[in-house]
Amino acid sequence: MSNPQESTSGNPDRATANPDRVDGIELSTELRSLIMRLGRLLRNQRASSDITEGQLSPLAYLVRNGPTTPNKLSKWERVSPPSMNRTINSLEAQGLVVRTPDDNDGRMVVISPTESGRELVYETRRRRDAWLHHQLAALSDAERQTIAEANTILRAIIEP
Amino acid sequence: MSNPQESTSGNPDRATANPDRVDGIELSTELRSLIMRLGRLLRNQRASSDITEGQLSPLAYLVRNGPTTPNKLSKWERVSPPSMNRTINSLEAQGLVVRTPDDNDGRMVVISPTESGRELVYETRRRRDAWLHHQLAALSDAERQTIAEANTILRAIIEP
DNA sequence: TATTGTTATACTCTATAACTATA
DNA sequence: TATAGTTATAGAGTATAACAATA
Repeated sequence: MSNPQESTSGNPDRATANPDRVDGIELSTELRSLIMRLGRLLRNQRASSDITEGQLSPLAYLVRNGPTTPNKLSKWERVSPPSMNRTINSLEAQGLVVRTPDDNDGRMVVISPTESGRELVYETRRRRDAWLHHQLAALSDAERQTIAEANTILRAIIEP
Repeated sequence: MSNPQESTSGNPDRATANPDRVDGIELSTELRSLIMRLGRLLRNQRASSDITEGQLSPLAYLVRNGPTTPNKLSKWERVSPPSMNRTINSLEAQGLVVRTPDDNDGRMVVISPTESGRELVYETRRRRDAWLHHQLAALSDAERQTIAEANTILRAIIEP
């Protein structure tokens, strides 16, 4: 798992004040490279008829967390409001979400998934995750546990 | 860290044959969402004068691993050969890499970083990683260790 | 005929700036 | 004046298809 040559407790990097070197790697640099490449791989992991990852992701958020505003969605997904607006337009045109004006505040709208949107999330996610699921299944329980914990830590970091 | 409500050893998900539920989360789905959002955050983490993440990443590879072919680069970065070719064109136009014909095989070219390219990687990486570095520094040793291990596991999975 | 690199073309994602409507 | 949403516009990233040169 970790590099046995450098992961000893005697590793000076662990003892000194450089938290970016762990087990002999520059953690922030390595992590940046991993995220970029893994992200491309996951985005490419879809049939041409599927909706794109950028559309599936906010739709899945709506299905899981319930209706919310465009602003909340853009913050969650870490894109600009106009970018999210375009994504919502696309989802709406496909009949996967609906816009509803807010009764209390006339400036706001609420985005909700349609039944069709809900179904698409379940179906697509199942097929889309097949590759990653397969990779994870090949790992040990301990390795999956490590990834789950890293996921939790990193999600806390990027919480909007 | 993990959800205490579901992370007990008695959790049926852990004992049964569904490796995609760990500590009560759908690991592949959660991971996909994390990768997308964290990737956007990292890509946005740059001054407007910096080169883009898509350019920095292969340039950094060349600096770390030495000259290689466009094909190798595209496989490593998980982009198509034409996409990588465009990136190389851009880097070459900026004087950050050079193309050299291969002596043995006339079809091949080798991409090498220039001295200017090397310097840019070091400078940019230092500034670019500042945010992530800062976040990691706020974690405990154990948490950084977990992330480093997850990094190693996932890199092995996407190895081209 | 297969492989490596490249060009042509089209489409998605993304941001910044500007505009509209409401608070 | 501030906020939420949207439209306008432009640029970067990406892929597939087609082409050229060499093995």
